[in-house]
Amino acid sequence: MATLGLAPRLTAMALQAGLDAPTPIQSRAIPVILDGGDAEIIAPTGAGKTACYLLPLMHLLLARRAARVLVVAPTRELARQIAAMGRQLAPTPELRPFAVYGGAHEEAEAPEGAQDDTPERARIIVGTPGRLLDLTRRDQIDLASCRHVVLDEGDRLMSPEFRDEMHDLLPLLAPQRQTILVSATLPPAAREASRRFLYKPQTIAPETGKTSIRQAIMFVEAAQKPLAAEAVLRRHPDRNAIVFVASRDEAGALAKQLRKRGLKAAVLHGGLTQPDRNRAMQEFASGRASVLVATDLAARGLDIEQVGQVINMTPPEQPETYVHRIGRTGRAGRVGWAITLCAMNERSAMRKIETALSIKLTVLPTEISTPERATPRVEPTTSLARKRGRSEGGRSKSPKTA
DNA sequence: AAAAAAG
Repeated sequence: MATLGLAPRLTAMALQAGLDAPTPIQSRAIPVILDGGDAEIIAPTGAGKTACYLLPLMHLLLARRAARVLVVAPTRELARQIAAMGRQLAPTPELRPFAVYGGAHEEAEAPEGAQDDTPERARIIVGTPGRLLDLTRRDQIDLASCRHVVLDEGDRLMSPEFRDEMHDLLPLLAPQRQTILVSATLPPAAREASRRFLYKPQTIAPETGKTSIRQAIMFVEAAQKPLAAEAVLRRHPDRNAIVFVASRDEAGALAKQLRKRGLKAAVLHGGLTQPDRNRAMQEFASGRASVLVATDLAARGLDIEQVGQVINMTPPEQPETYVHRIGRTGRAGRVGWAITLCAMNERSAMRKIETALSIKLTVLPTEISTPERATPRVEPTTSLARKRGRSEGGRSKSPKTA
């Protein structure tokens, strides 16, 4: 960290926060950001992207007393997390980030650690698009002095759902500014959409080393998936898990079912009030809940250290979504596990993912918790190294193709 | 198709 050109007080803060040796992306990106030009930073999940832009931008803010930084994120949870890391790294109080996101009115009391500073004093603002625009329109925040902007999960922010808001938001910033796009994925359409916001960006995309995420699929028909998820969870009680579902309703229903069978499950989706969302995050991060049942709200960016495994109840349609979901485990080089439950009619989505990622997933034998008792049935094998096709269908009835 | 994001 000390050789990258950062102010000594920043490397000291980094060290204090447990960041000593820089990750490859940090070594590559920090000097480029310090240089002041636009950048496109593409690095795997859990590789330390947040610090890789926060540290050099803080350095630039120390050198230029009038400038400010805006970090945009696609979810409230991610905005909170980035702001929290910013607080850890800030060498002076005025560099402590101010978090801006919706749902704050739902707070029963002042949210811990969030929105606890004044936007006038803060020189780093971290927020979600809607709330940033809202505050701007009500003159409660002035983005014109933001000479640096980070589009975290930039491909997501460039997607059609955020397009209008981003097109309204970005022109409000200083016209002469540094724009940094960050993500683990940048499909061509998103890169194209980002073009008008980036001026001759330098692309920083280090060779992706071997992933520390062990991936597998299990063929299970839809009706048996909850019991299969339970079996996977019980087989590794030491691994806290995020279980991804396709809808808010499914999240609630699955969490309820798992709880009924004795598992400590919290639920997280965008239909909950912000206090409930915060509570779910807190319960899971503290370990009071060992399972987090979530929609794709939780797919991107969230860095919860003790996530040992990710379960996809259904293969996601977009390969990018798969990459981000499984990236909630195996952070910072730790080993993580990702298991996707796949019904016969979902095999094409699975193939699409395998093709996009140039991987061939290991097939696990189908395993179902017994419906009457919450006891796992454990296969005699412990190996993930089974050959594909060996146990397709498993002991479930052979599902018909749709 | 569903997810999130303003109130």
